[in-house]
Amino acid sequence: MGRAPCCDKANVKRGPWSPEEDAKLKAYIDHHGTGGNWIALPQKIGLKRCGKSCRLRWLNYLRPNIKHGGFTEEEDNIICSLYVSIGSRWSIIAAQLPGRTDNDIKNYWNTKLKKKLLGKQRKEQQDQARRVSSQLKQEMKRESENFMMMEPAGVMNHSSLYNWSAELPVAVPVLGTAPIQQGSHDLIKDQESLKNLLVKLGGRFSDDHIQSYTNAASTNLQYPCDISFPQDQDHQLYVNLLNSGGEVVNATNNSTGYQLPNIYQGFENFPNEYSSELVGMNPQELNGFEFDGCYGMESIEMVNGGSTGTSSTTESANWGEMSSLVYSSPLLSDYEANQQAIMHPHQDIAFEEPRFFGLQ
DNA sequence: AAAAACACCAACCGCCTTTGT
DNA sequence: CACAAAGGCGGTTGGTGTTTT
Repeated sequence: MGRAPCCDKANVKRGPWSPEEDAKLKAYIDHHGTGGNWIALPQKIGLKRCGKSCRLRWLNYLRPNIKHGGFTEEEDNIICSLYVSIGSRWSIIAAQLPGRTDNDIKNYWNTKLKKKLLGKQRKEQQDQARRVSSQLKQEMKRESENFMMMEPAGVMNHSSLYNWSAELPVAVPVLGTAPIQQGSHDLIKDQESLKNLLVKLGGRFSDDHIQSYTNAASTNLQYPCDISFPQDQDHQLYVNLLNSGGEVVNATNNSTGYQLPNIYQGFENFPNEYSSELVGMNPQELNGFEFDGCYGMESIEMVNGGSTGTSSTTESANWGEMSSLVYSSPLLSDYEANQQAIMHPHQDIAFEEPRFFGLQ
């Protein structure tokens, strides 16, 4: 059985608002305010509209100081940065952009910004692939030269490396078992820059908000911008996240009692195809968040405790439409794993089967 | 010139949360 | 505490204008 409708659908007008209706609504609210009851409002002023529809019309169009269109570069950046950190919480994002409505921002993101970023991202990925390919060739050439001077015993190992595309196991190294190498510091540095941006936008990241940090995590935080990071531990938390393969999501850190707040969930959900564009991160720095499409909603539910069924779960699942979801180990791609094997042939790289949450 | 495809955005829908009783 | 009503939010739809074929 469904929920009772908020109004009599048969007797309300739907579709675009006429200038007369706009004028009526605006005049009334200008004089009397909304009266705290949107449902009753249309009857008071003789509008055959649903109360919710009136509210939406007012908030998205008639309200004073509303801006439409013409998003600036700075606004683009703010939207992107916040999207990275908190996902599609349009109302929160809109709160950071005076005069913009959540609906406007949502539409702008879905119709323009997303495509704009996708386009740039693809171009950068192509560029990067070209660069890596060229590096690889050089490296192979060097290895080949070394090989010519090596003892016969070395032949097998090295030849298998040369044929990495065919012979290396199709498994992925897990950063958690290998030392965090190049990129990790930069990653953390970029987290710093994101924090700075959020501070600029009104978030708090000072040392004296440890309590709010804990509270936020334990009360299903609604406004992640307010999350604070105890400065001496935020980097460690970040490293923990990298090391844990995402399993620290909502998991209590035994030594501190902290929980990872939702702001990190933003990163786990992070659509990686935008990574290079957002908050100045480049793709390599975000490799730790790469993810295979097979980790879907189930894994999220598992990570979240498996019983939430909350909007965040739904939302995260929808992100999957655009990109891979980031809920498992920070994995290197096969290609990158092979790259590491080639670059560091004498270093142990831990290969491990991908971890599936809730799928096995 | 016409049809098809695409882009945009206002408005709707349904779900979850908050508030009042 | 339980329930209902209203508010709020995010995803989606559908109409309209624009561009491409």
